[in-house]
Amino acid sequence: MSAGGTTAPSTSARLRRLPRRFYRRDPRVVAPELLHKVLVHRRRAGRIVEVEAYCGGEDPASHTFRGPTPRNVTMFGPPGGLYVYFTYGLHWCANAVCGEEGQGVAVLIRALAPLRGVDLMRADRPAARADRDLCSGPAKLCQALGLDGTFDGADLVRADHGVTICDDGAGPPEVIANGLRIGLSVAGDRPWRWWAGGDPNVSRLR
DNA sequence: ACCGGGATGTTCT
DNA sequence: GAACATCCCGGTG
Repeated sequence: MSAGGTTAPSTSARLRRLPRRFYRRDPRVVAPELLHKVLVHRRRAGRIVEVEAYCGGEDPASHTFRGPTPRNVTMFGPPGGLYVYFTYGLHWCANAVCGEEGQGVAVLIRALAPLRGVDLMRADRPAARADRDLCSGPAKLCQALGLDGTFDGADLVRADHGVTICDDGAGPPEVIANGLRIGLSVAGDRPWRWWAGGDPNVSRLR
């Protein structure tokens, strides 16, 4: 198989942006459906192979659990927004806002299989030894795609700043795996992580 | 391969 | 002052 492993390669089918109604649902429904869709920033793109759902007021691990703050306003905004937050003093992570406006629910994008603009990804991620290291983590993929805090609040449906999520007709993964979320000190018991089974670009186990 | 620790600074208690 | 939806590097086996 190609360097993308079990991941479906880029197709010649036209890329179609996901409509607002796709996001306007429970993040636990949206998350697995986002697998094998394509996250695009201008010339760079990757196929989504790992996601996690964050569920607002019922989820102690969600940034919105305790209500609105200056940081999380985007997550309380309309579905289809891009919520980008800063963590551990150096890293950015990106989410697709879901549900209804005011709910504060979203899907964290945790890993991509690189599809386009790999030359630019390598330039922005000198630490990556192999291509599977380019986007195999939520902060890695933001670095690889050139996403940071200036993209917080961008509308994926309108492709603000050239950022959007598309369906390229690849279809869902052959195997959709499901398990516990990663890196949490609370609510680590909720099985709200999904990934493309067998894909080498999924973030490393811990 | 696996494991441990340091980097680095915003956010909220 | 502590926590943090992480990553990288250098140690050891």
